[in-house]
Amino acid sequence: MQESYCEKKEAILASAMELIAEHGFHGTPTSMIAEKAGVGTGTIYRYFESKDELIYALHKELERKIKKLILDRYNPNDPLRVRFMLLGKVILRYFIDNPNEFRFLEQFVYSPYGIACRREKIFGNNNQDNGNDILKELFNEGIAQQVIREMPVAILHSLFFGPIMSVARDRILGFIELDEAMITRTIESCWNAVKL
Amino acid sequence: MQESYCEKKEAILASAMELIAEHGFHGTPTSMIAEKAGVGTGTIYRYFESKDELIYALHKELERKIKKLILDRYNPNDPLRVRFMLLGKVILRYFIDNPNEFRFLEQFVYSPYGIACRREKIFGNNNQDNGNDILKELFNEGIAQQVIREMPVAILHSLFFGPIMSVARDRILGFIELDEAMITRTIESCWNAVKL
Amino acid sequence: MQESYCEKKEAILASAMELIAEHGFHGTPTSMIAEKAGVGTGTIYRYFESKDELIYALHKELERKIKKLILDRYNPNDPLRVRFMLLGKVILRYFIDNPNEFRFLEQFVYSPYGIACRREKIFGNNNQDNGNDILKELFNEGIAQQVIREMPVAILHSLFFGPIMSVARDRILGFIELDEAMITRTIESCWNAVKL
Amino acid sequence: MQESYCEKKEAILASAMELIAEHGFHGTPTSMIAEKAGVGTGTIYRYFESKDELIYALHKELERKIKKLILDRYNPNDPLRVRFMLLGKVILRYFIDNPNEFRFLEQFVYSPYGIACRREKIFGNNNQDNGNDILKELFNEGIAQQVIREMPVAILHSLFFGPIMSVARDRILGFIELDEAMITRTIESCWNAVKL
DNA sequence: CATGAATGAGTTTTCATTCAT
DNA sequence: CATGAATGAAAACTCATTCAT
Repeated sequence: MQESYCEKKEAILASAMELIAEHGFHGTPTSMIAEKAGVGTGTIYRYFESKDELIYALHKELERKIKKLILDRYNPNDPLRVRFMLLGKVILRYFIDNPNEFRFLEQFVYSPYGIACRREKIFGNNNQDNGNDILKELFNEGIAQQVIREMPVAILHSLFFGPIMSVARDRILGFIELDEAMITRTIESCWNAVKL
Repeated sequence: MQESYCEKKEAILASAMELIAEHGFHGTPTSMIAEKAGVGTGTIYRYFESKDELIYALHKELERKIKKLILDRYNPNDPLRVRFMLLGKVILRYFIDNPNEFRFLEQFVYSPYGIACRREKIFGNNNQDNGNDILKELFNEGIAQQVIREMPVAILHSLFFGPIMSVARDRILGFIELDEAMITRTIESCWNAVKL
Repeated sequence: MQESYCEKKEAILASAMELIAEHGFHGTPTSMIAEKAGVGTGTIYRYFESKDELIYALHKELERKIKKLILDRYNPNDPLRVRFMLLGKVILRYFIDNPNEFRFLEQFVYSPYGIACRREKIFGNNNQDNGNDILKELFNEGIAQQVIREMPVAILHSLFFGPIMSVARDRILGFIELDEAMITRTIESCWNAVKL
Repeated sequence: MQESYCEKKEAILASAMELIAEHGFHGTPTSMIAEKAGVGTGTIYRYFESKDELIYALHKELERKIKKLILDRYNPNDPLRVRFMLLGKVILRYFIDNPNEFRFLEQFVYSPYGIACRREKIFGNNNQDNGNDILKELFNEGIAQQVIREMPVAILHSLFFGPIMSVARDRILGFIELDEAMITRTIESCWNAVKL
């Protein structure tokens, strides 16, 4: 692994994540990030070309984590429904337990950053994106097995994950309570949306 | 002449909507809004106390429109499923046909503006918010009729509208195609998520 | 009197005086003056070339009033000391009774406006300035009678009126009390500064 | 290096003093101060929270200097009259030699800044203000010795310093000449105003 | 490598002044 | 004459980025 672990870089990423989650991109000057990270302002620019690059790095890192989460829990031997239920629960749980990462992701996705990023991922020559590939396969497998409705994968994705994001949001902002049973029922509903 | 229709104010609102949809709140200086609207920069401040107030006004206007849309289509004599299907389709169609408004709304909702606004609406003494009340009643009616799963209204809301927003987004950004049949199938899926 | 009395002009002058006394030159937009005067903003420019001209007019008006005050009370048959005492008391009393005019005058005198104005008056071809002439005569008469110290009139002026302005200020801002007896004693002191 | 002497901060203060003396607070944009100081506009805000804070700092600095001046010359063993004469002369001389500081002070004192400042000093819990305390003591001592008229200290202050400021002003604006002998005679007159 | 003082382009906002009605 | 909507130049202030140390 040539990306030698660097304490300062990690500190910058962690500070940025926390601060942006709370104050937003434009409410978080680089000086604030540097201060919280305990480094000089200039130091940020040794590790990232620009503030934008830092934000993209943050997103990439987060995406990597979530993909890992998916891959870790993905057991191809489980029945499809079980795999979906597990996936949904794991992701919802992850966001509830990591509200800063959720708040960051949300802000990223719906900002010009996220649009550009998403566009790149879909229309760019997406060489390897094995996290999404898993999801894609999962949906396709479900369609082939006639367990999931035959619809474009992107729509199935929205049907299954749209509510999860929305519920996570309400939970994190304190608008709803959410015990284990209710999480299960919620993911069940998501499944009902895509199943045949 | 009630509400003294004001050409310049309308032009400012329209320009702001369009530009913010594309460039985001912070990528849209007031000078840019003024220029596109064909007015002087100072003119904005004759109609809005500040840039923030302009943004809130934009949101309020949009909310009003959407509520009207809901109320117009809401026929209490239709069966529940029909009402939901209609509602989902109307909203999805509206966003597809008004992509700037959708892009604006999305950015608003996930920004500090939107969070404050939502919090106010939920925890504030929400005097009369008859657009949401309709939705709330709709869900409660469904639960009472044992047609909809017995879950907190906020979660049902997420289950039904989460995917709609997500699909609208993909459509507007050009990531998916969406003909009338697919819209119907998508809303059906949303219904499946909440139905018993 | 060709300067035909004009209600609106008077209203503008009165409003400006009051507002500037309280908020200062730069804390008083023309729109505020117009509103208080009950006229349109544009109307100000029918009577005054610019905001600066309005301010100069205000000062001129005030100076005229004070000169009148002096001339009214000036009885050449009184002994010099009596004339001075009366003058001092009348002026101090005027400022105490008209705090807005005092606050305006003070701000004017010590601002770039006042400097320019004063310079003009001293070095310009001061055709007729009979208010100051009276004062000048008064001091010269005192010197001639060997009742007043032989010093440049400007210095005598400072010695006599400097304390009066300073005391008026403290009184108006509420820093000191000032009954009739104390006023008399104060003016006596001013006299002591200039008398032989 | 105590107080870490900072070249740029000094340059900003000096430029601000000079420019405000000439053009007034509102005639001196921060950009002008920065340019004259040979720094970027942003640099001002590294050293001062706001333009207002810069102005307060300027005043504080000046007050400190003047207090030092007073304390340096104050010899409690001199007869009272001598002490007063010396004080008056020193202060008048200082203003004549530092016209920018005088012009600044004058504008400050008669502006909302100065009023607030003065009010604070009089009514606030003035912990230690040993410059003014010296003056206060001086007047009280004079009263006790029956050398100075028994009047409120604030009024005595006006009687003694009012003319000094007024004369300094006339001198600085070039309205009068003022040689050493005339300075002495002027301060004598100030003394005559307060002496018994 | 790391720093943080310095920068100045860019942002929001104000307000004296104009001019079509 | 009177108006007040419209203007845009100018102001205070911020902050991503650089670079000398």
